[in-house]
Amino acid sequence: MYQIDIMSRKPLYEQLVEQVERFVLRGVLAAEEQMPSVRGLSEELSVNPNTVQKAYSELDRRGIVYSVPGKGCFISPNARTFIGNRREGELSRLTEEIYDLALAGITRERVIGCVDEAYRKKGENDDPS
Amino acid sequence: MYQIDIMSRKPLYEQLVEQVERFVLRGVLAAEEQMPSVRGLSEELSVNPNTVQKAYSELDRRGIVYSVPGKGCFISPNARTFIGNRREGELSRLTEEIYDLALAGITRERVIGCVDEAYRKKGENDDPS
Amino acid sequence: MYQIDIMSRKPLYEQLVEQVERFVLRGVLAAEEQMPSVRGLSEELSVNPNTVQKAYSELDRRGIVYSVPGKGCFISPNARTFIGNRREGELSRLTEEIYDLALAGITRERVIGCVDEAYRKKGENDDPS
Amino acid sequence: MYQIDIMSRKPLYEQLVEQVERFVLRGVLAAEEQMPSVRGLSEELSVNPNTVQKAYSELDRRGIVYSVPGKGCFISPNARTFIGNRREGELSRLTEEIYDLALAGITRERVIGCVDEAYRKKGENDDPS
DNA sequence: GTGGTCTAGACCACG
DNA sequence: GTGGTCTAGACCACT
Repeated sequence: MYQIDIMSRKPLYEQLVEQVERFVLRGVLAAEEQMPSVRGLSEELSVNPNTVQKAYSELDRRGIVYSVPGKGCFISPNARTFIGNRREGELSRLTEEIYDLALAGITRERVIGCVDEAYRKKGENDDPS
Repeated sequence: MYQIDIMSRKPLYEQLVEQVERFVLRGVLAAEEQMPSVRGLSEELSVNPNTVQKAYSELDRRGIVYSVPGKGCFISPNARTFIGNRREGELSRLTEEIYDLALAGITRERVIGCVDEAYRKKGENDDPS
Repeated sequence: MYQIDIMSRKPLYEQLVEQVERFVLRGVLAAEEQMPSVRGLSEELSVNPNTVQKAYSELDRRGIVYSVPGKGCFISPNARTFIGNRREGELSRLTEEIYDLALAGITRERVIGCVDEAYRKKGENDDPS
Repeated sequence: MYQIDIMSRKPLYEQLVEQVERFVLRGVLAAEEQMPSVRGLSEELSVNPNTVQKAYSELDRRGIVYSVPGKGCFISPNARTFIGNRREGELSRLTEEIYDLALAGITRERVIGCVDEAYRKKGENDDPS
């Protein structure tokens, strides 16, 4: 289920964090669901257990999961909310990015095309939650 | 004119590269214009000459500037083209980003708002080139 | 195994890059094989770590190796392909070079001799890959 | 007649030297012919007079031209011979280059194709000398 | 331990 | 004066 790309420049633990966030947003991971164990996931991904641990710690810090010592790591009930808030703050960054594309000669129509494609894709996978 | 943020996680030389690309796109830097010297810019920014050098090398590699040893570093005639091509490839990445925002509950209207703001900003600074 | 000539006009890091490319072509370095560490190789060659780093960066840029921060530097699965493509583009340069030799009075037979010697040498080291 | 490429990595004076050698080989420059003055050529090429001077010095060192103080710079009677000798020594380097191409998967046929093209081009421009 | 970045300062060839 | 390379040694994030 989880997968990482060791060729990527992005840190492995960061890839894992983003992947978990996506799974939550897409409903693959539900509230209170138990995450795989650090050891188990580290073997599945062939990465160092420390790397998985670091990802879980970061997710904990963001309020997306909570760890119960001796029991495991679980998706927080407010996970979606926290991810949403975090994304909110990225809108200004998005504006800057699009501004750059505009200056590079990319037409407004093409950017809108990207927006439509993204929301179309979302519409397909939509389910009541 | 140039400025960098030493607190940023982003490498200094990378910040410089992006800044030059922006200046070219915005028409601040014209084709064949001479860039500041490696040593000069390094003093202006209070960074090591090697850092500026690294940025210039990368810009050279991307075809945005050309360096003439003993003379200086100049904006390439095709600079805008190369930056444009590079940006083209980023559209699919943009789609993915917007998809994430969509999943995070950001409405299509708000994203379109970002697009409009970006192109409005571009419209203001527009000049025939 | 690796060796460089500090007296050569050619930059040290460039010598290293070419040497690695040769080793890949000759099958000395296989896909997914781990390269020596930056520090290790710098000691072996008695050069500065930065110099080795620069060579590895260039090889990474060319797609011949991929660097995983914290793990090491590995030969890319497509290394041979990338080197091949790069070499393809050099055929026109080769023609110009031979043209010069022709004008300098070198007979066609002697040039063909070089070609034969090169392919003979290759035939000796040939192994299925 | 002369022209240089400031975008090239190759030093300007070296480009000039090679160009003169080629002109001699191709019969454009004949023995005892007078070369353009340093000042004149430097203006024609929009380069520093020092650069032209350096090229002439190198050509002198190689025995391809000889300078007569107060009169000018002339093509040496043995120019072709000296260039030829110099080219002789490059055959082993050529072999190595072709060996690399062979390892990169370039077929012998394609290399021979380059050789044929070079000698065909020479045949066209051939004149008794 | 790894790769990546940065500083400080040197030397070289070129113009 | 310029860009390009190199050394010496430091710090960081990641595994």
